[in-house]
Amino acid sequence: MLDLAILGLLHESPMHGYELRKQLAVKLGAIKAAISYGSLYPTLRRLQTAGWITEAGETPADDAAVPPLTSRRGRVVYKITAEGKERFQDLLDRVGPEAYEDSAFGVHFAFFARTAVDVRLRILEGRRRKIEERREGFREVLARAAERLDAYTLELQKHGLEAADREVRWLEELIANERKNNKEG
Amino acid sequence: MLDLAILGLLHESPMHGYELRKQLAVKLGAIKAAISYGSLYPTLRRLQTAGWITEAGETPADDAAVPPLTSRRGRVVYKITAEGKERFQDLLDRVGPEAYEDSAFGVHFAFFARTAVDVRLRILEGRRRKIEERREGFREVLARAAERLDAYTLELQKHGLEAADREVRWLEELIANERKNNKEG
DNA sequence: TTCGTCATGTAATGGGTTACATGATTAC
DNA sequence: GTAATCATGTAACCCATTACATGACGAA
Repeated sequence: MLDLAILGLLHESPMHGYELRKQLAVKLGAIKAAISYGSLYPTLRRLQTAGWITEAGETPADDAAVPPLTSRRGRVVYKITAEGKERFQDLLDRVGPEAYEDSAFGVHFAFFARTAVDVRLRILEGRRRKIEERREGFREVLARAAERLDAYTLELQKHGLEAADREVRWLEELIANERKNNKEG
Repeated sequence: MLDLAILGLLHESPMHGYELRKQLAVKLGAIKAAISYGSLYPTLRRLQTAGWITEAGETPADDAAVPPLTSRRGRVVYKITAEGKERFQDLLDRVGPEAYEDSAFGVHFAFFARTAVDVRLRILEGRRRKIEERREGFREVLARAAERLDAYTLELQKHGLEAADREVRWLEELIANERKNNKEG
Protein backbone atom coordinates (compact mmCIF):
# COMPACT_ATOMS: atom_id res chain seq x y z
CA MET A 1 0.00 0.00 0.00
CA LEU A 2 2.68 2.49 0.95
CA ASP A 3 4.62 1.54 -2.15
CA LEU A 4 1.63 2.23 -4.34
CA ALA A 5 0.91 5.54 -2.67
CA ILE A 6 4.49 6.77 -2.81
CA LEU A 7 5.00 5.73 -6.41
CA GLY A 8 1.70 7.37 -7.27
CA LEU A 9 2.63 10.67 -5.70
CA LEU A 10 6.12 10.71 -7.16
CA HIS A 11 4.50 9.96 -10.49
CA GLU A 12 2.75 13.30 -10.18
CA SER A 13 5.90 15.16 -9.27
CA PRO A 14 9.32 14.70 -7.60
CA MET A 15 9.37 15.36 -3.89
CA HIS A 16 11.43 14.92 -0.76
CA GLY A 17 10.31 12.70 2.12
CA TYR A 18 8.91 15.35 4.39
CA GLU A 19 6.81 16.83 1.65
CA LEU A 20 5.74 13.38 0.55
CA ARG A 21 4.34 12.70 3.97
CA LYS A 22 2.24 15.85 3.86
CA GLN A 23 0.92 15.11 0.40
CA LEU A 24 0.16 11.58 1.48
CA ALA A 25 -1.83 12.92 4.40
CA VAL A 26 -3.91 15.01 2.01
CA LYS A 27 -4.36 12.38 -0.68
CA LEU A 28 -5.26 9.65 1.77
CA GLY A 29 -6.76 11.82 4.46
CA ALA A 30 -10.13 10.16 4.05
CA ILE A 31 -8.60 6.76 4.54
CA LYS A 32 -5.88 6.75 7.13
CA ALA A 33 -3.88 8.96 9.44
CA ALA A 34 -0.51 10.30 8.32
CA ILE A 35 2.21 7.69 8.29
CA SER A 36 5.26 8.01 10.50
CA TYR A 37 8.79 8.81 9.39
CA GLY A 38 9.90 5.55 10.90
CA SER A 39 7.85 3.96 8.18
CA LEU A 40 8.36 6.42 5.37
CA TYR A 41 12.14 6.72 5.19
CA PRO A 42 12.95 3.00 5.27
CA THR A 43 10.34 2.51 2.57
CA LEU A 44 11.95 5.17 0.39
CA ARG A 45 15.27 3.42 0.88
CA ARG A 46 13.70 0.15 -0.20
CA LEU A 47 12.04 1.64 -3.26
CA GLN A 48 15.36 3.18 -4.24
CA THR A 49 17.20 -0.11 -3.83
CA ALA A 50 14.56 -1.77 -6.00
CA GLY A 51 15.25 0.86 -8.65
CA TRP A 52 11.76 2.28 -8.66
CA ILE A 53 12.76 5.73 -7.49
CA THR A 54 16.02 7.72 -7.61
CA GLU A 55 17.44 10.77 -5.98
CA ALA A 56 16.99 13.77 -8.19
CA GLY A 57 19.43 16.60 -7.56
CA GLU A 58 17.75 19.44 -5.71
CA THR A 59 15.01 20.65 -8.06
CA PRO A 60 16.46 22.67 -10.98
CA ALA A 61 13.72 25.19 -10.19
CA ASP A 62 12.05 27.41 -12.77
CA ASP A 63 15.01 29.68 -13.10
CA ALA A 64 18.49 28.17 -13.27
CA ALA A 65 20.05 31.55 -12.61
CA VAL A 66 18.71 31.63 -9.06
CA PRO A 67 20.84 29.46 -6.77
CA PRO A 68 17.85 27.44 -5.51
CA LEU A 69 17.21 29.19 -2.22
CA THR A 70 20.23 27.87 -0.35
CA SER A 71 20.38 24.11 -0.51
CA ARG A 72 19.22 22.68 2.73
CA ARG A 73 20.95 19.93 4.67
CA GLY A 74 20.09 16.47 3.47
CA ARG A 75 16.81 17.18 1.75
CA VAL A 76 16.76 14.35 -0.72
CA VAL A 77 14.38 14.84 -3.60
CA TYR A 78 13.13 11.61 -5.10
CA LYS A 79 11.66 11.02 -8.51
CA ILE A 80 10.09 7.96 -10.01
CA THR A 81 12.06 5.93 -12.60
CA ALA A 82 10.82 4.18 -15.75
CA GLU A 83 10.83 0.88 -13.84
CA GLY A 84 8.98 2.61 -11.06
CA LYS A 85 6.25 3.67 -13.45
CA GLU A 86 5.95 0.11 -14.67
CA ARG A 87 5.78 -1.16 -11.14
CA PHE A 88 3.12 1.40 -10.36
CA GLN A 89 0.96 0.33 -13.28
CA ASP A 90 1.45 -3.24 -12.24
CA LEU A 91 0.25 -2.54 -8.73
CA LEU A 92 -2.72 -0.68 -10.15
CA ASP A 93 -3.73 -3.33 -12.64
CA ARG A 94 -3.05 -6.62 -10.91
CA VAL A 95 -5.82 -6.35 -8.37
CA GLY A 96 -6.83 -9.33 -6.28
CA PRO A 97 -9.55 -9.47 -3.62
CA GLU A 98 -7.36 -7.47 -1.21
CA ALA A 99 -8.27 -4.40 -3.25
CA TYR A 100 -11.81 -4.56 -1.82
CA GLU A 101 -10.57 -4.42 1.74
CA ASP A 102 -10.89 -1.19 3.71
CA SER A 103 -7.17 -0.66 3.83
CA ALA A 104 -6.47 -1.12 0.13
CA PHE A 105 -9.64 0.14 -1.49
CA GLY A 106 -9.10 3.76 -0.59
CA VAL A 107 -5.55 3.81 -1.89
CA HIS A 108 -6.61 2.20 -5.15
CA PHE A 109 -9.46 4.64 -5.46
CA ALA A 110 -7.15 7.59 -4.87
CA PHE A 111 -5.26 6.63 -8.04
CA PHE A 112 -8.23 5.76 -10.19
CA ALA A 113 -7.30 8.59 -12.50
CA ARG A 114 -4.40 6.44 -13.65
CA THR A 115 -6.32 3.16 -13.57
CA ALA A 116 -7.94 1.44 -16.55
CA VAL A 117 -11.75 1.64 -16.74
CA ASP A 118 -12.32 -2.10 -16.53
CA VAL A 119 -10.08 -2.33 -13.48
CA ARG A 120 -11.90 0.56 -11.87
CA LEU A 121 -15.21 -1.20 -12.44
CA ARG A 122 -13.93 -4.48 -11.08
CA ILE A 123 -12.72 -2.80 -7.91
CA LEU A 124 -15.89 -0.79 -7.40
CA GLU A 125 -18.08 -3.84 -7.90
CA GLY A 126 -15.97 -6.02 -5.63
CA ARG A 127 -16.07 -3.35 -2.99
CA ARG A 128 -19.80 -3.00 -3.32
CA ARG A 129 -20.29 -6.73 -2.86
CA LYS A 130 -18.12 -6.65 0.22
CA ILE A 131 -20.02 -3.78 1.81
CA GLU A 132 -23.34 -5.38 0.91
CA GLU A 133 -22.29 -8.44 2.86
CA ARG A 134 -21.25 -6.31 5.78
CA ARG A 135 -24.59 -4.54 5.65
CA GLU A 136 -26.34 -7.90 5.64
CA GLY A 137 -24.45 -8.81 8.79
CA PHE A 138 -25.69 -5.74 10.62
CA ARG A 139 -29.25 -6.39 9.46
CA GLU A 140 -29.15 -9.91 10.78
CA VAL A 141 -27.80 -8.89 14.15
CA LEU A 142 -30.44 -6.20 14.43
CA ALA A 143 -33.22 -8.52 13.34
CA ARG A 144 -32.26 -11.50 15.46
CA ALA A 145 -30.63 -10.16 18.58
CA ALA A 146 -31.66 -6.54 18.99
CA GLU A 147 -33.52 -7.13 22.24
CA ARG A 148 -30.49 -8.76 23.84
CA LEU A 149 -28.18 -5.82 23.15
CA ASP A 150 -27.72 -2.81 25.40
CA ALA A 151 -28.64 0.61 24.03
CA TYR A 152 -25.08 1.56 23.07
CA THR A 153 -24.20 -1.66 21.33
CA LEU A 154 -27.47 -1.34 19.50
CA GLU A 155 -26.66 2.21 18.52
CA LEU A 156 -23.31 1.05 17.19
CA GLN A 157 -24.99 -1.61 15.08
CA LYS A 158 -27.45 0.90 13.68
CA HIS A 159 -24.66 3.31 12.93
CA GLY A 160 -22.75 0.55 11.19
CA LEU A 161 -25.77 -0.39 9.14
CA GLU A 162 -26.36 3.19 8.11
CA ALA A 163 -22.74 3.70 7.15
CA ALA A 164 -22.71 0.51 5.10
CA ASP A 165 -25.93 1.51 3.43
CA ARG A 166 -24.58 4.89 2.47
CA GLU A 167 -21.37 3.41 1.13
CA VAL A 168 -23.30 0.99 -1.05
CA ARG A 169 -25.31 3.84 -2.50
CA TRP A 170 -22.15 5.85 -3.07
CA LEU A 171 -20.59 2.93 -4.89
CA GLU A 172 -23.71 2.41 -6.99
CA GLU A 173 -23.44 5.97 -8.15
CA LEU A 174 -19.78 5.64 -9.01
CA ILE A 175 -20.41 2.41 -10.87
CA ALA A 176 -23.27 3.91 -12.85
CA ASN A 177 -21.05 6.81 -13.73
CA GLU A 178 -18.23 4.58 -14.89
CA ARG A 179 -20.56 2.64 -17.13
CA LYS A 180 -22.05 5.79 -18.57
CA ASN A 181 -18.68 7.36 -19.33
CA ASN A 182 -17.52 4.06 -20.71
CA LYS A 183 -20.27 4.02 -23.30
CA GLU A 184 -20.27 7.71 -24.08
CA GLY A 185 -16.56 8.36 -24.10
CA MET B 1 -7.98 -2.72 23.06
CA LEU B 2 -8.25 -6.47 22.82
CA ASP B 3 -7.87 -6.72 26.58
CA LEU B 4 -10.73 -4.32 27.10
CA ALA B 5 -12.96 -6.09 24.62
CA ILE B 6 -12.27 -9.56 25.98
CA LEU B 7 -12.72 -8.54 29.59
CA GLY B 8 -15.91 -6.77 28.62
CA LEU B 9 -17.39 -9.78 26.91
CA LEU B 10 -16.37 -12.18 29.64
CA HIS B 11 -17.95 -9.74 32.07
CA GLU B 12 -21.24 -10.43 30.35
CA SER B 13 -20.80 -14.19 30.47
CA PRO B 14 -18.13 -16.93 30.53
CA MET B 15 -17.08 -18.18 27.14
CA HIS B 16 -14.46 -20.21 25.33
CA GLY B 17 -12.08 -18.68 22.80
CA TYR B 18 -13.85 -19.67 19.64
CA GLU B 19 -17.15 -18.29 20.85
CA LEU B 20 -15.42 -15.18 22.11
CA ARG B 21 -14.15 -14.46 18.65
CA LYS B 22 -17.63 -14.67 17.18
CA GLN B 23 -19.11 -12.42 19.85
CA LEU B 24 -16.27 -10.00 19.33
CA ALA B 25 -17.06 -9.90 15.64
CA VAL B 26 -20.66 -8.99 16.41
CA LYS B 27 -19.94 -6.49 19.17
CA LEU B 28 -17.22 -4.73 17.23
CA GLY B 29 -18.50 -5.44 13.75
CA ALA B 30 -18.97 -1.75 13.06
CA ILE B 31 -15.40 -1.04 14.01
CA LYS B 32 -13.04 -3.71 12.86
CA ALA B 33 -12.87 -7.11 11.20
CA ALA B 34 -12.79 -10.25 13.31
CA ILE B 35 -9.50 -10.81 15.06
CA SER B 36 -7.38 -13.83 14.30
CA TYR B 37 -6.77 -16.82 16.55
CA GLY B 38 -3.10 -16.10 16.41
CA SER B 39 -3.94 -12.96 18.31
CA LEU B 40 -6.78 -14.18 20.46
CA TYR B 41 -5.30 -17.26 22.13
CA PRO B 42 -1.99 -15.70 23.19
CA THR B 43 -3.96 -12.79 24.60
CA LEU B 44 -6.16 -15.13 26.61
CA ARG B 45 -3.04 -16.75 27.95
CA ARG B 46 -1.68 -13.38 28.94
CA LEU B 47 -4.88 -12.28 30.63
CA GLN B 48 -4.93 -15.55 32.55
CA THR B 49 -1.33 -15.13 33.68
CA ALA B 50 -2.18 -11.63 34.84
CA GLY B 51 -4.99 -13.10 36.91
CA TRP B 52 -7.77 -11.23 35.14
CA ILE B 53 -9.49 -14.32 33.81
CA THR B 54 -9.54 -17.99 34.84
CA GLU B 55 -10.57 -21.26 33.35
CA ALA B 56 -14.01 -22.17 34.51
CA GLY B 57 -14.74 -25.89 34.37
CA GLU B 58 -16.98 -26.63 31.40
CA THR B 59 -20.16 -24.72 32.22
CA PRO B 60 -22.16 -26.49 34.97
CA ALA B 61 -25.13 -26.02 32.66
CA ASP B 62 -28.69 -25.57 33.85
CA ASP B 63 -29.06 -29.16 34.93
CA ALA B 64 -26.24 -30.87 36.80
CA ALA B 65 -27.77 -34.28 36.16
CA VAL B 66 -27.02 -34.05 32.44
CA PRO B 67 -23.37 -34.88 31.71
CA PRO B 68 -22.77 -31.63 29.79
CA LEU B 69 -23.09 -32.84 26.22
CA THR B 70 -19.85 -34.81 26.07
CA SER B 71 -16.91 -32.62 26.95
CA ARG B 72 -15.19 -31.65 23.78
CA ARG B 73 -11.47 -31.71 23.30
CA GLY B 74 -9.73 -28.74 24.85
CA ARG B 75 -12.60 -26.28 24.87
CA VAL B 76 -11.48 -24.02 27.65
CA VAL B 77 -14.19 -21.82 29.08
CA TYR B 78 -12.88 -18.61 30.57
CA LYS B 79 -14.52 -16.36 33.10
CA ILE B 80 -13.52 -12.98 34.42
CA THR B 81 -12.09 -12.73 37.96
CA ALA B 82 -12.63 -10.03 40.58
CA GLU B 83 -9.25 -8.54 39.63
CA GLY B 84 -10.32 -8.73 36.02
CA LYS B 85 -13.43 -6.72 36.77
CA GLU B 86 -11.31 -4.10 38.49
CA ARG B 87 -8.95 -4.01 35.57
CA PHE B 88 -11.89 -3.65 33.20
CA GLN B 89 -13.29 -0.68 35.12
CA ASP B 90 -9.85 0.80 35.17
CA LEU B 91 -9.51 0.54 31.42
CA LEU B 92 -12.96 2.06 31.02
CA ASP B 93 -12.40 4.98 33.37
CA ARG B 94 -8.80 6.00 32.84
CA VAL B 95 -9.27 7.43 29.40
CA GLY B 96 -6.57 9.50 27.78
CA PRO B 97 -6.61 11.08 24.33
CA GLU B 98 -6.15 7.67 22.69
CA ALA B 99 -9.81 7.03 23.43
CA TYR B 100 -10.76 9.56 20.75
CA GLU B 101 -8.79 7.71 18.09
CA ASP B 102 -10.65 5.61 15.53
CA SER B 103 -9.26 2.37 16.86
CA ALA B 104 -10.11 2.94 20.51
CA PHE B 105 -13.25 5.01 20.33
CA GLY B 106 -15.44 2.25 18.98
CA VAL B 107 -14.34 -0.24 21.59
CA HIS B 108 -14.94 2.24 24.37
CA PHE B 109 -18.32 3.08 22.93
CA ALA B 110 -19.28 -0.58 22.73
CA PHE B 111 -18.95 -0.78 26.51
CA PHE B 112 -20.58 2.53 27.35
CA ALA B 113 -23.32 0.63 29.18
CA ARG B 114 -20.74 -0.06 31.88
CA THR B 115 -19.06 3.34 31.71
CA ALA B 116 -19.74 6.27 34.04
CA VAL B 117 -21.76 9.15 32.56
CA ASP B 118 -19.06 11.74 32.95
CA VAL B 119 -16.53 9.48 31.25
CA ARG B 120 -18.99 8.83 28.43
CA LEU B 121 -19.40 12.55 27.94
CA ARG B 122 -15.69 13.19 27.99
CA ILE B 123 -15.09 10.55 25.35
CA LEU B 124 -17.93 11.72 23.13
CA GLU B 125 -16.81 15.33 23.32
CA GLY B 126 -13.18 14.48 22.69
CA ARG B 127 -14.20 12.40 19.74
CA ARG B 128 -16.37 15.17 18.38
CA ARG B 129 -13.52 17.63 18.60
CA LYS B 130 -11.26 15.23 16.76
CA ILE B 131 -13.74 14.66 13.95
CA GLU B 132 -14.44 18.36 13.69
CA GLU B 133 -10.76 18.94 13.10
CA ARG B 134 -10.70 16.24 10.48
CA ARG B 135 -13.71 17.82 8.81
CA GLU B 136 -11.94 21.15 8.84
CA GLY B 137 -9.01 19.53 7.06
CA PHE B 138 -11.22 18.29 4.25
CA ARG B 139 -12.88 21.68 3.95
CA GLU B 140 -9.54 23.39 3.59
CA VAL B 141 -8.30 21.01 0.96
CA LEU B 142 -11.52 21.39 -0.98
CA ALA B 143 -11.49 25.17 -0.67
CA ARG B 144 -7.83 25.72 -1.49
CA ALA B 145 -6.80 22.98 -3.85
CA ALA B 146 -9.93 21.56 -5.44
CA GLU B 147 -8.97 22.65 -8.94
CA ARG B 148 -5.60 20.91 -8.72
CA LEU B 149 -7.09 17.52 -7.81
CA ASP B 150 -8.27 14.88 -10.27
CA ALA B 151 -11.93 13.88 -10.20
CA TYR B 152 -11.40 10.75 -8.08
CA THR B 153 -9.21 12.37 -5.47
CA LEU B 154 -11.76 15.11 -5.31
CA GLU B 155 -14.55 12.61 -4.88
CA LEU B 156 -12.62 10.98 -2.04
CA GLN B 157 -12.23 14.31 -0.31
CA LYS B 158 -15.92 15.06 -0.65
CA HIS B 159 -16.79 11.63 0.64
CA GLY B 160 -14.48 12.15 3.59
CA LEU B 161 -16.02 15.52 4.34
CA GLU B 162 -19.51 14.08 4.21
CA ALA B 163 -18.61 11.17 6.45
CA ALA B 164 -16.96 13.49 8.98
CA ASP B 165 -19.96 15.75 8.89
CA ARG B 166 -22.36 12.92 9.57
CA GLU B 167 -20.26 11.61 12.39
CA VAL B 168 -20.17 15.01 14.04
CA ARG B 169 -23.93 15.20 13.85
CA TRP B 170 -24.26 11.70 15.24
CA LEU B 171 -22.00 12.61 18.14
CA GLU B 172 -23.95 15.81 18.79
CA GLU B 173 -27.08 13.76 19.16
CA LEU B 174 -25.45 11.31 21.50
CA ILE B 175 -24.00 14.11 23.60
CA ALA B 176 -27.34 15.88 23.82
CA ASN B 177 -28.91 12.63 24.88
CA GLU B 178 -26.35 12.01 27.56
CA ARG B 179 -26.85 15.46 29.01
CA LYS B 180 -30.62 15.09 28.99
CA ASN B 181 -30.57 11.71 30.69
CA ASN B 182 -28.01 13.04 33.11
CA LYS B 183 -30.37 15.77 34.29
CA GLU B 184 -33.58 13.79 34.17
CA GLY B 185 -32.37 10.48 35.52
C1' DT C 1 -16.64 -41.89 5.32
C1' DT C 2 -16.06 -37.61 4.29
C1' DC C 3 -17.07 -32.85 4.65
C1' DG C 4 -17.96 -28.78 7.25
C1' DT C 5 -17.40 -26.40 11.34
C1' DC C 6 -16.02 -26.43 15.91
C1' DA C 7 -11.89 -25.77 18.64
C1' DT C 8 -7.11 -24.75 20.14
C1' DG C 9 -2.74 -23.52 19.49
C1' DT C 10 2.36 -22.11 17.58
C1' DA C 11 6.08 -19.91 14.59
C1' DA C 12 7.31 -16.88 11.29
C1' DT C 13 6.55 -12.67 9.61
C1' DG C 14 4.93 -8.13 8.58
C1' DG C 15 3.77 -3.59 8.75
C1' DG C 16 3.66 -0.33 11.24
C1' DT C 17 4.57 3.06 15.60
C1' DT C 18 7.23 5.45 19.29
C1' DA C 19 11.04 7.39 20.96
C1' DC C 20 15.18 9.07 20.11
C1' DA C 21 19.05 11.62 17.82
C1' DT C 22 20.54 15.27 14.90
C1' DG C 23 20.78 19.44 12.63
C1' DA C 24 19.34 23.31 9.31
C1' DT C 25 16.21 27.22 8.44
C1' DT C 26 12.81 30.70 9.37
C1' DA C 27 10.22 34.02 11.99
C1' DC C 28 9.93 36.69 15.95
C1' DG D 1 18.89 34.26 20.47
C1' DT D 2 15.39 31.26 20.66
C1' DA D 3 11.34 28.86 19.39
C1' DA D 4 8.90 26.59 15.71
C1' DT D 5 9.08 23.96 11.88
C1' DC D 6 11.56 21.84 8.29
C1' DA D 7 14.13 17.63 7.41
C1' DT D 8 16.26 13.00 7.83
C1' DG D 9 17.15 9.03 9.91
C1' DT D 10 17.67 4.64 13.35
C1' DA D 11 16.46 1.14 16.92
C1' DA D 12 13.40 -0.89 19.74
C1' DC D 13 9.13 -2.49 20.03
C1' DC D 14 4.11 -3.83 19.41
C1' DC D 15 0.31 -5.72 17.75
C1' DA D 16 -1.56 -8.36 14.83
C1' DT D 17 -1.79 -11.53 10.71
C1' DT D 18 -0.76 -15.69 7.95
C1' DA D 19 0.25 -20.24 7.55
C1' DC D 20 0.51 -24.20 9.63
C1' DA D 21 -0.57 -28.25 12.73
C1' DT D 22 -3.84 -30.87 15.23
C1' DG D 23 -7.95 -33.03 16.32
C1' DA D 24 -13.00 -33.77 17.79
C1' DC D 25 -17.95 -33.70 16.43
C1' DG D 26 -22.17 -33.73 13.56
C1' DA D 27 -24.50 -34.43 9.46
C1' DA D 28 -24.84 -36.19 4.74
